[in-house]
Amino acid sequence: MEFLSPKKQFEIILENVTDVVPESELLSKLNSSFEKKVPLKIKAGFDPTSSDLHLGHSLLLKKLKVFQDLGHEILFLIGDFTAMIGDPTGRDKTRKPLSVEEIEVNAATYKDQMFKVLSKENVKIYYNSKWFNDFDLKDLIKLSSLENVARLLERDDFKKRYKGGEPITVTEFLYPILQAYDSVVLGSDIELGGTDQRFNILLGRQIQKAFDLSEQVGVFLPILEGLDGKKKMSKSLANYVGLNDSYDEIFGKIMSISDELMERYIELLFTKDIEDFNKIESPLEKKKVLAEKIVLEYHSSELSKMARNNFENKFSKKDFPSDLDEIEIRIEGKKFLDIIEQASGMAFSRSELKRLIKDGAVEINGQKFNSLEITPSFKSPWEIKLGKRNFYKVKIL
RNA sequence: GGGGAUAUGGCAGAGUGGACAAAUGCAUCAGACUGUAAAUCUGACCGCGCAAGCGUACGGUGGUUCGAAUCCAUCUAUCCCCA
Repeated sequence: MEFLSPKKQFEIILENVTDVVPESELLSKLNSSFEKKVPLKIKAGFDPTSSDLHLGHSLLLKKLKVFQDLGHEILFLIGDFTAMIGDPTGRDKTRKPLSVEEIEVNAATYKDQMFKVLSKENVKIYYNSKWFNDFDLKDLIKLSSLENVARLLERDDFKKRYKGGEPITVTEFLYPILQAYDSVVLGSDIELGGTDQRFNILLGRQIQKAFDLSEQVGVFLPILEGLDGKKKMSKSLANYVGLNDSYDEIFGKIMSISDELMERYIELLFTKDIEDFNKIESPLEKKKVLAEKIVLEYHSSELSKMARNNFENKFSKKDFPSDLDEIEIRIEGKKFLDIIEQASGMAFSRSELKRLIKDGAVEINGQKFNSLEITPSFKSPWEIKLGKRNFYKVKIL
């Protein structure tokens, strides 16, 4: 494996990174790796607290890919043990602990998703239950003596909770320490994480030092805002674009963000293409291109075109999606409400549907229809539009 | 170990015997407007019913009462204070 010059590597790594602590050490690590022809060990940890990786994680994955392309070794750490505690970072409340089963299910889905961004070479996957499962009390006590509570309490999230009288469990105090110990076991040279991981990652240095190991360099990436543009992207806030989302979903979700947020996404997700994006004048077109590019990354170019097409048909031309399955419904003796209920596949309660109908949110073959009682007499098939996003094609029997 | 406080709709948070399916804000959904959006305005926002209405619901259970989210008892959970 031919390495690029350390200086060049350094520059590439620094792109779109919020902070590197300490920078000088990064350079010296790159230097010695170059001289000895030994790849660096790059650690990134993921808590399997949800089954979906999303665009927020993709920032991290993309950066890992950069390291991978530079010839370094990726240590993909699945924190299946620590997930039982839950990372307290940024939390104003204690997390609910996950069951072992939930964690296993989530962890299993991570691999597929990570390889949507990473290539398979130079990646090692670790589960920290491997070493923590038979960690005994003595080990733990020894380990926890390496950090003190006063310092932990200085952390912003803990400080807030402490002052506000919110509970902080001892296990939460343990979390950063265990994460740091992962770095000891892995012997990582660099740990990658969001800026919110600063404390945890830097604690890794401290603990590694206590174990007489070389200290890892922290590389911090920006946090991606969720679709609402305010809070960070996360599954529990339901403001995320999942790497496993369908092409239509991804496209639709991206199109629904504000123009302002679009710029942010472009900046963070497509740093290299900013120039190209800026050539596009119409914000609408810009957003579509962004959506296409994201779909392309997780699906294919055909599907990204398809997604765009579907979207344009739905919203701009108000046509129907072409790939809709036709549902057959026998309408005699049925109220309109019943028909809609059946067409929508019971996805809404009858009250909800009634509201939608009353609100004038239902169109059949391009015409509004807002009577609950009457059975409409449109020609079959009916192309039913329910609200903004729901389309059904119904063959009338 | 002792004492105190709280528990309301997705969230936050009013209500403290009837007028409460429960103010208000946020979130969500729809309509208008538009460039997909955002902003704005309007409406909706437990279920069933065209509707009048009915059923469930204010942590759980049991009571008092013609009537309880509201009072009492008890259980559970959470928080605070003292030791």
